[in-house]
Amino acid sequence: MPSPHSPAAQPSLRERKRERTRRALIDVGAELFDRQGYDETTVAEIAAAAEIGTRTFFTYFASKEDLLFPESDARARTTLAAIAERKPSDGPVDILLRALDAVAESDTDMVSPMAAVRTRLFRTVPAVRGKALQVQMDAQQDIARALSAAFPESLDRVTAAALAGAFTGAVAGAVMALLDAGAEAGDAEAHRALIRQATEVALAPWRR
Amino acid sequence: MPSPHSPAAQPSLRERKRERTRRALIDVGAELFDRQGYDETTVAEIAAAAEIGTRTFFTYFASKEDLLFPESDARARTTLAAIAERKPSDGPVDILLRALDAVAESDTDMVSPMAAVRTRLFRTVPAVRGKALQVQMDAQQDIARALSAAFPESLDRVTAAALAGAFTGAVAGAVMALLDAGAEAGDAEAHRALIRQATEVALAPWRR
DNA sequence: GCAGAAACTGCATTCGATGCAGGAATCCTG
DNA sequence: CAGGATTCCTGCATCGAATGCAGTTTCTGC
Repeated sequence: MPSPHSPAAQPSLRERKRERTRRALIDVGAELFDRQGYDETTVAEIAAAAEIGTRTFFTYFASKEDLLFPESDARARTTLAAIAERKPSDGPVDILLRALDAVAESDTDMVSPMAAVRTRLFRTVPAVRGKALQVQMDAQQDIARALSAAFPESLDRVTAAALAGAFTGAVAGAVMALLDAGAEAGDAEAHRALIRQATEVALAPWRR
Repeated sequence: MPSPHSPAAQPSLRERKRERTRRALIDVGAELFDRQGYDETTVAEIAAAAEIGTRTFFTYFASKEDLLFPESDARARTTLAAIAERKPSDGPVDILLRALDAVAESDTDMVSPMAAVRTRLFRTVPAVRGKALQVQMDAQQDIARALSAAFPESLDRVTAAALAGAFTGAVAGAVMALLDAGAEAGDAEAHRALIRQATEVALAPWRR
């Protein structure tokens, strides 16, 4: 308990507590999914392990799947930032490729204990794959809107959506191919290069 | 399985009957989803309307969502056919363009009464979106594999996957944007027009 | 027709998810 | 530091999707 004199207005007790249980749920969930598998782990188990009632789990996460994506908008935010910071000479494709590098680097995502588990489950559990693709689709729509706003005269809404779809589709395809080829977390740097190059090739026609 | 000499060695009674109930399930499902919405329609209702037991539904479709995609592999088959029938002068891009045009034009997939309903539900029902994205991803992987096999020295697996992902992602993004812009997918005709328009916009950069 | 295979069905059960209502913890104001 | 208002936690009941099981019905090949 911090002293009452601390100058920085910190989040209330309530908020801190809530944040703590939220983290506990994520950690305990990752642990259980990893040990027993996704389908073999019930929400009741996770809740019990985090010492809350089963019913309460759903006030933290809307569904069991949502527990797998605690920071679902991180990628989209990074991409939107890349759009915001564009140089005048950059075309849409330049921005997207820069965003791809940024996402790969600032992988705030990978520090989450859930991220590694998620990657493994993605290949084998349909529900996880479905949710991941939905998260991606949501991000894609945000990106499309921002792109269209950034290039009003060259990218109408539909074209921007097509470009955003081509981009995320290309990246997703490349990642899937790597995973499928039995790529382990081994050489992340080489994978990054491969993805980057494949995406560049796939999007080449969009550079006008 | 039919013997080579019988003129129209027809499927057995059993198979015909089964096919009939299968169609009934699809038709009745499309009807109910359309009238009441997806979440508001229970499997029990659909089964009752098709005059089978609730339990039996699951011997026809593995899940409620699967009812929405009765010919999920049609797209992939069309594309694979385009790869098989390629002319020597065709590059990967030519093949993909031809294939997606074929899909957009007339496809067993598009005549299904379920197709228009599905496209409408795609926007609003997360479960439908998730399943649709998975189906697309599966098709994409098949296509990437075939493409890479057809151009062994110029297309590695990852690049082929990125290319396939870019094409399908672009079309999917365009469809989404058109729907958001108020495009209707009411009947089969409107639906086909929608797909055609999306394909046109999304694939423009690769043409010419 | 008949024996065997395949399909249909109801029943019970599991799990995810939601509405509801009582009670507990926290917050805010005087 | 009270005391009421607000928010949160929880158990209970309920619904729907999905699966295993076992008994019956329907079809097939001979």
